[in-house]
Amino acid sequence: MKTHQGYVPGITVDITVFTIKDGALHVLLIERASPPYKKHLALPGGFLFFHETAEGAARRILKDKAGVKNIYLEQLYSFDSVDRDPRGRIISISFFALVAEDAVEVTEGRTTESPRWHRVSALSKLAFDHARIVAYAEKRIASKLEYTNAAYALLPRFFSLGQLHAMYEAALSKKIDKRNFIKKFLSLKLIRPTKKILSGLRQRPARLYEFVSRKPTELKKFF
Amino acid sequence: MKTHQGYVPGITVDITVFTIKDGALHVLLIERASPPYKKHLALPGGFLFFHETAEGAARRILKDKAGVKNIYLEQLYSFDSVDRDPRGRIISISFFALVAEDAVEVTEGRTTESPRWHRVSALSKLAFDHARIVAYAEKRIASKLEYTNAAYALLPRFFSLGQLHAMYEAALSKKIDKRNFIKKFLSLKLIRPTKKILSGLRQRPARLYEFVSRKPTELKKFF
DNA sequence: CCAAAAGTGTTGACTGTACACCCATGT
DNA sequence: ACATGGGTGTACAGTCAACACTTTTGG
Repeated sequence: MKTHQGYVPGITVDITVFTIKDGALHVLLIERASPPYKKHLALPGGFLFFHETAEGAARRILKDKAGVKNIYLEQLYSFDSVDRDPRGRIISISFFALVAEDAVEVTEGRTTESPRWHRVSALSKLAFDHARIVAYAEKRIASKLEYTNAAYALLPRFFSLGQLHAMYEAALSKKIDKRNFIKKFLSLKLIRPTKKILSGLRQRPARLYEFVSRKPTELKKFF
Repeated sequence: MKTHQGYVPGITVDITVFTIKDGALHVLLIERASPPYKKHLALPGGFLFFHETAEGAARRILKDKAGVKNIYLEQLYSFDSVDRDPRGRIISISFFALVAEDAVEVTEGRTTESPRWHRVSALSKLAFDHARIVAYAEKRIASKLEYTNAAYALLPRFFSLGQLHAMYEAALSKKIDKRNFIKKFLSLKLIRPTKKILSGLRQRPARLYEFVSRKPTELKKFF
């Protein structure tokens, strides 16, 4: 096989990164500094190098733009409408990612193109077909939380059952009965109690739990 | 946007077409006439034109190579290992398809490259990373049959409950209790009885059913 | 003592699963 | 008459859903 340099033409990678912040689902967006769609909000993304996979490119882009660590990342869908990019025929291999809020270095400085969190329920117009991509990713988050242990990526290493519960309510945008939820979740054996106790708040201290495994794992059935 | 002619470089489309035949899951494969992987079995596929979407290319290829009609088709995954194709950096946008056996014109003539059905449980080595693609598609068939009405694509327009049951057992490769299966399936209201009766066999005649809708539909829960 | 979240069980409804026999027809 | 798949019901077990009060701490 021949060796190449530079970028693969005609293919980009775009990543929809979700987190839970202030009790609501947020997505990471940049503001485009150059045309097309200058000043529009867009998903972080870019072209891929000849020597890297699409997932590799996604991880590189997230690391460079946002210093992300401990991310849950998987391929989402390839968007390929003929006219989705005014520059020509460009196909986007999109990715779906979950992170804890504090795993992203959101530089609040005025660097344009620096990523920031945006509430999914109140997005302005996005560049390209990125609104469609985000909508597609939103559909996936529920199934990931319901059929896998992906929740570990949205939470700190140690967390209380209350945090876990609040996170599910925010991500699925619905009320969930706390007793039933905790009963069900504990029966799955995905998490275990630790000896840590979170105190210092003006309330009863909470026992902290951790995920038994912080690797992607599929379940038969969840809840 | 500029107009282009010819093929998009660096991207192919490959389709995993499944059917149920002789009580077992089969996949449609061609024998490659030219290198690389000459004489190996491979998924039907090809490059896409500048003016068509990947799904459009998939439908065109299936129509040209196998005269397929009434197909259930959806994007599966994009395979992008750096070394998956000896000709260079070529990414495959793969598709997943379900058809009734008789919806494909399998020309039994000796034309090489003409598609034929192969039992999934006994595949020989495939070209490229097509074995991985087929394995990935196999994982999807169960969820499609369990969470959507995709079964319509694997059956003739009118079918007996016995055929439906046998088809599910073949596709999921497991025994399913017939009474429970039928009870559950009927409760979903996806199918309705017709006035047609299948007789002429040396057995009790069967009432024929049809799908209420033959468009892809998602269900909350299936079975 | 007050505010705030932690923590904890029971009951009734529903759903899934296991299981076996008679029926209608063609040969 | 027999071989073949068609067609049907019940009982038990397990899971889901609804529901509210007491506890522990910090201020």
